[in-house]
Amino acid sequence: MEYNFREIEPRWQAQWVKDQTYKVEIDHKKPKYYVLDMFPYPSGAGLHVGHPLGYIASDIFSRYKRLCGFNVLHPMGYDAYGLPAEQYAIQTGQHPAITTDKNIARYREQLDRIGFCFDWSREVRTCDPGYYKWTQWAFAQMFEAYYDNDAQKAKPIADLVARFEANGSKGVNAACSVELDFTAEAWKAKTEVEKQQTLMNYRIAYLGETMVNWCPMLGTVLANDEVVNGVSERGGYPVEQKLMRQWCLRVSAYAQRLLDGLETIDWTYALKETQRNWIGRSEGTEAQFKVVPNDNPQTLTADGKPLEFTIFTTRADTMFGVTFMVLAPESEYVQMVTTSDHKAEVEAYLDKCKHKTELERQAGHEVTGVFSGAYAINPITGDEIPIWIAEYVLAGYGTGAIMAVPAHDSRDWAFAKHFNLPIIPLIEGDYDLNEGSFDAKEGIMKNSSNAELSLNGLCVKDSIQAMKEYVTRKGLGRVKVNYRLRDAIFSRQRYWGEPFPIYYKDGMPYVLPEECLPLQLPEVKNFKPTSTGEPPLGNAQVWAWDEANKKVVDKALIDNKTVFPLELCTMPGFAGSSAYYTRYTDPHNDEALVSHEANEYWDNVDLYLGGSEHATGHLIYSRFWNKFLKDWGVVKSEEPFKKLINQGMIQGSSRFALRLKGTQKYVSADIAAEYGECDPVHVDVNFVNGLEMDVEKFHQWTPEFKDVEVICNADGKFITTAAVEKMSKSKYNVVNPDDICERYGADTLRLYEMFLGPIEQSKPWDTAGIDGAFRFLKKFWNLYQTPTDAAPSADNLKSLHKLIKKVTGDIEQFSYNTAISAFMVAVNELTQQKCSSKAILEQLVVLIAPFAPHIAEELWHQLGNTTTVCDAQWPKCEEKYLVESTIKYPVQIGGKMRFTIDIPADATSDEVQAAVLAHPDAQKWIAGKTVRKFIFVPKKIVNLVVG
RNA sequence: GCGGGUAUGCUGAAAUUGGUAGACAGGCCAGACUUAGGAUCUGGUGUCGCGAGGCGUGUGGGUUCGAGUCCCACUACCCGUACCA
Repeated sequence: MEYNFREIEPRWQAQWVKDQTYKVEIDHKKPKYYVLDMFPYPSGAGLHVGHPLGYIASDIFSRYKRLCGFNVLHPMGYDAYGLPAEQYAIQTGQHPAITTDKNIARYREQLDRIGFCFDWSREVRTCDPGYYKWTQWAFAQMFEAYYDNDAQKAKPIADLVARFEANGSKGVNAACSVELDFTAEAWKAKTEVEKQQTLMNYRIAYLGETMVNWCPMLGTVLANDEVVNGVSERGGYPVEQKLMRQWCLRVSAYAQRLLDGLETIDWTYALKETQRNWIGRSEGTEAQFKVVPNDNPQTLTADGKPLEFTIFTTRADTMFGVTFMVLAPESEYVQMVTTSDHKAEVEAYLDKCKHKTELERQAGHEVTGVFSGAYAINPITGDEIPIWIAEYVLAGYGTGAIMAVPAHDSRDWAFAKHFNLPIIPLIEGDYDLNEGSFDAKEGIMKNSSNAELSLNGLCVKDSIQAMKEYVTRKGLGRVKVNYRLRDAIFSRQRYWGEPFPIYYKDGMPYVLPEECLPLQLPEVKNFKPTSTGEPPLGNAQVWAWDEANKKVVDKALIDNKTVFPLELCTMPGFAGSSAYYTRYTDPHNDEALVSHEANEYWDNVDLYLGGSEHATGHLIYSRFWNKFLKDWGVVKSEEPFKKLINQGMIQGSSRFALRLKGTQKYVSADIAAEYGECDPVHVDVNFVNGLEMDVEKFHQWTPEFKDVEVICNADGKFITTAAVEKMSKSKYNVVNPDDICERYGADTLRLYEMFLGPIEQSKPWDTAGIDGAFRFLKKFWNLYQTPTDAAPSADNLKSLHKLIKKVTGDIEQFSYNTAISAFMVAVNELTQQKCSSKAILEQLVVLIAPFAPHIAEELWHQLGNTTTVCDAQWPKCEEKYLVESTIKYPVQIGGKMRFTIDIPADATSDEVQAAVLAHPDAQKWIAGKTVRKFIFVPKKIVNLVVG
């Protein structure tokens, strides 16, 4: 019988569906194991061969774990909200839900052909109201929460209200936007709106007036991780800074926990390092600088004292070298210190900064700034130093103000040079301040003393410590930890996303009652912003909240007494993907995001597979979201993903036909030099075999190429050139998994993708190599054609158990490429041995089942089994079959391998030495020399040192 | 700048973690069977040399009986990040 994958694969796929082979339920008799793939955004282009790489890898591990007796959860779903469907809707009027459904259907069809063991009964879609009910719910919980820094935990906002009622802000150590100080009486005296405004300062989901990345072309704000190189990640449009009132999530409250959690999870060093940098913890000092009163009345406070502002520095040791101060253009202090005679100049500068796009800001790095006319007093030296305003100081980090130490900070140095400000060296050493600053955090201090403190002679590290103590003691400042991590901006001015369950009363947001969720996305006639510049939801007619009747009503009814306007923004892409892993564990629960029972059993993800591009987006947001849910008592684990593997990208291997410059003639690459200069033109890889192009198909490809002249080489072949590029439609290098399944079968596709190399590594796709995997499966199949009950030979057992050992170890390490080559070796050996023993074959088929499930299931049944191979038992390696009676030792003489010799495994060192020296080849190399040393490493090697 | 990663035949890669470099595949070459099909099977294939043998894992040093693997210095490429005080 021939290996007929075209018949076998669909038959078993249908059978698995019929038998619900991959459906899992809580089963307390078995240990759980949760394998998750990052769910895809269903794009219109469908899957190419790169997409399933991670899915195949996780599928193998899932099947392996199941064979080892685990109850394996392996779900799949869709990150279905997203910009492309909405952009398409704007262009064509096609509702994004329709596009999305169509794309999902296509994805599903493609995924189904590859034979994954997904439990589709647990599928989720982020755009499904039954799903986004819980995205909205989680947001509502965050709205009703604040972060208690002392407890390091989110708590109900009601607790905070109680504390305000009792003691005002005294004793409250909560994450907030601005430090507030008020008494219980002051709190009680506040109006409802004022109270709401105050609480907004503490809520984990809050409305904040913040600088955002505004993308005019997309008509929406973007998160930092959605802006790449100063332009939008989607579409590559310009992005500018704009102050807007936006929903934000107080991710920064969790900065320390996000950092600490990294120690407890099994992720790659590189990925953890990326997150550490993104969180950007830095320990430093905050210090107060007094402003010298000038003609700006705000330089004096209400009680007549000089205005002070706070700076943050990690180099407290350099305070003696501060020669000027710098404020960020957005700093509130700019208006408070600027003198009247500098006002015009300052205003002009601020205006210039404001209109710079993110791209211009990043590209330039030119030194710009303006003097405010004001001076501050260095608290350590008492010197008056000028206050400047410059865009190199960022409003969002630290306090938006710095003390400049030009001698030891390259940015301050560049600024000082440009504006001719003094530079005072503070560290001994061999450096030239005319050339640049000395930034290293090392060396011995000088020029650093006042009447009470001298750092001179101390090293940098000790000086920082000494200055911290001094500043704290003198009440000049405090030790402070700063994080680079910012709060996540959570509003998008778009249609295709989760609506916020929020309505506005007296301008303040209120959450819809929990029982009213989900708040369904309304229908709109137009997906563009409204004529008044409102987000697309402004086009919805039925979009107002009737508080009394608890329902969505026509916005014509808004009276701001019982009917109120609903929020017009929607949530960003990461909203729906932040807790999907936990929803899979209880996907149909209408009462809760996840039941305690389901969370207790399935817990968090044991193995997570996905691309490294999510390092600073999804993987931070989900960790944050999960920590919040843990504080809220919804889930039990602090971290969502225990182990994470980043699969590499499959790159495209593009092909180019060479076109003679300025003509429509195409010439084979090997003879192109004879014809003159050529331009490479992308041609579709699907009609190029290796480098040889099918000329006929080229002509048929598009009308453009129908009648062009093609010059072949002497053999009548047309040779193309090749290059590795990203796999994309525009480069005509996309290879579709359906085509591979059609030609070779899903098992071959799976095997080949894994055989290509280590999963984490990126590599170009080359269809040419797939024949090897296909041939292997045919050889594998042939082994099973005449199974017998014959007892296995020692060689059979050795080949099998060697394989069991290798494959088991390799799967545990996700080294699938080496596991597959071990299969190839074993099958070659067993074929050579003419092995037909069922005892061997039955175990062999279980071993390959995770990799090639269809052929395994077929052969498993052909061997007479009636239940699925998925529930077989993973074979155990018996060492007794592997023991060798003799070992082939390589013999090195003078450090070089000269020959091998067979020696009994139990030979003693002396016996080995005698045997080696007696060997004729040894004599050849030793002749005329003396053996100075004899090295024998049992089971490894023999080495003779001669001289 | 900073952080991370990679570098081995014509190609994808392997090397039990300090022990025969190139397993396993693809490609190519030769042959067999087929009366030319992108089928199957066998053998060969790092490089120089007729040969014995020499050389060979990005470069240069070092440690070791022995280095792709460890240490030091450097180069190239890829990814992330970007005035974070």
